[in-house]
Amino acid sequence: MSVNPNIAEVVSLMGESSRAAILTSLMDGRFHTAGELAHMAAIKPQTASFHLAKLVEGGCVIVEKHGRFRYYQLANQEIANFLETLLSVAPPPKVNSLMQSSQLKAIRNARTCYDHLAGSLGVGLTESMVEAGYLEKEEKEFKVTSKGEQFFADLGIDIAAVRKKRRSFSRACLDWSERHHHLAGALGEELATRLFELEWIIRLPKTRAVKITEKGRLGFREYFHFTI
Amino acid sequence: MSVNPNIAEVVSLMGESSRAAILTSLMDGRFHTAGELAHMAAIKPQTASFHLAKLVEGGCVIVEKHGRFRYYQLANQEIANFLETLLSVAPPPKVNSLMQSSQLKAIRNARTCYDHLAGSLGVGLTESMVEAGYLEKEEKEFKVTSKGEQFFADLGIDIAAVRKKRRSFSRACLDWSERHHHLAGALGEELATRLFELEWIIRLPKTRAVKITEKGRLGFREYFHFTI
DNA sequence: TCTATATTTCGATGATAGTTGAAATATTTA
DNA sequence: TAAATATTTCAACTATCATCGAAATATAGA
Repeated sequence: MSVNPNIAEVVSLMGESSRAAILTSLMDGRFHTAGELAHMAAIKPQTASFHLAKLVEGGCVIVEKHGRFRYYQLANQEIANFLETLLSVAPPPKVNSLMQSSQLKAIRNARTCYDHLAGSLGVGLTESMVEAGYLEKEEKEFKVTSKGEQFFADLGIDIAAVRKKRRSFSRACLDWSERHHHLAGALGEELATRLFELEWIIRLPKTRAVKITEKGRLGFREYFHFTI
Repeated sequence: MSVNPNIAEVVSLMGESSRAAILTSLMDGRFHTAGELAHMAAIKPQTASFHLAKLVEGGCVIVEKHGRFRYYQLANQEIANFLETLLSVAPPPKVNSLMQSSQLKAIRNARTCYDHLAGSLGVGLTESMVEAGYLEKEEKEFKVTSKGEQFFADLGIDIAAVRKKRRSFSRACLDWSERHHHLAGALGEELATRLFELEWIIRLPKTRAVKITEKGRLGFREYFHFTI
C-alpha cells in the first residue's frame, strides 16, 4: 500500500448531513449563533453543539464568544473556496414543498457565495461586464480592461487597492445554479461590498439569498445594462 | 431549513478510507483490475468489490470487463480534478516505515497527477519553462508565449492542435507535495505524453510514481535547463 | 437573588456502514 | 472436463457515529 495524503480525513468531516447543512448555512459569510445554525440545519441545539465542536476542532469553523452567545463563522477563504467547489459538483437540491420551491427560487436569483455575489444576479452582472468590455474572460479568471478600470472607479472601487490584497484578484467561480461563472476573488468581494453599501442589494435574515432593491434594479439597468 | 445542494452526498462517497485509497490509486490515470486495487488499498478482494460497486454506482469510476478481469478507471477529467483538489487540501501522509519513506520520496520526486506530471519534476519543469519565457504564469493558468510555441513545436507538440481540445488548455494545478503549481490541462497532458514517448520518463507498476531515465535526465537538463 | 435564555456536556439508544469468511459465479487454462 | 483464477454475492458481526432527553454550566435581565 502506497503512502498518500489522506483525503478521507479532510472529507469525512463534511460528508455528514448535519455538518454539511451547517457549513452551507455559513456560506453567507456571516457569523451565526449556535442556536441559529441549529435552526437553519433543522437539528436540536445539542446536536448542533456536538457538530460545531467537531468543525471547530477540524479547523473548518471559528468561534467567538460574546456573553452567552457563541458566534460561528467559516474559518477562512480557503475553506469557503473548497465549499464552493463542493457546491458546484453536488447534485441539485430536491424540492418537496411550495415553501422550498420559493426559497430555491430566491437563492437561484441572487445570493452570496461567501463574500461575493452568485446566482442569476452574480452571473448576469459578470457577463454584462464582459459584454461591455470592462472584463475579459479567461479560462479560470477575469482580466480588467482599461475601460473597466474607469468603470470600477466610477462605481467607487479602487482597482489598485484591490490588487494589493494578498489573495486571488478575480477568479471565475462556477455558479452551481447557473452553471456559468460569476466573478469571485478580491474584486468580486469588493463589488458585492460596494453594492451592499449602495443599498442596491440587501441581506435577508436566515438565508444567504439576497434581495435586490428597487434602487438596485434601476442601478443595474442603468449602470450595468443588466435588466432584472 | 433552506434548500441547498447536498454536499454530503457527493462527499461521503470519498470520505471513507478504503474508497479514498482506491480513488487515490486510480489517480495514475490507468486502468486497474479489482484485485490490483484491493492490493493497493490493502483490503480484501470482497471489500474492494463492495466499494468499487459504490464508486461505479456513484459515477466516480467506470468499469470495463475483459474476460475474467474487471478494469476500473476514474470516470472522467472532472472527477480527477476534484480529487486533485482534495489531495491538495488533505494533510500530508504519515510515514511509519522505511519502505513508506522510500515510497513517499519516489512519489514526491515525480508522479502522474491523473494525466499530467506532478512532484518535483512537474513543478520543476513548469517553473523552468516560466523562467525561460516559454510560459507566463497567471493566477490560475499559464499562457504560452510565442517563444514557447517554438519551444513546444521543437519538442514535437502542436500547440494549435492542443488548443482545439474541448477542455482546459493549461491550468495551474496545486501540487500537494511541492505546494507550488505544476502545469495541468490539455497542454500538461500533451507534455507528459510526449515525455513518455521520448522515454525520458517511464511508468512503474503499482504506483503512480514515475521513473526518470538517464536519457530523460540529459534531455531535461539540455532542453529545459532543469537539473535533477 | 431568582428567572430566563444560550449553550454545552453526558449517557443511552438505535441505525448504519464497513469488514470478512464462506460460497457462488464467471472465465480461462491445461 | 477439471482445476485454477478473478470477481462478486451473501450473511453475520462489530464498531462507529449521530441523535436526543436530561442535566449542567454560563450569562443576562428583572
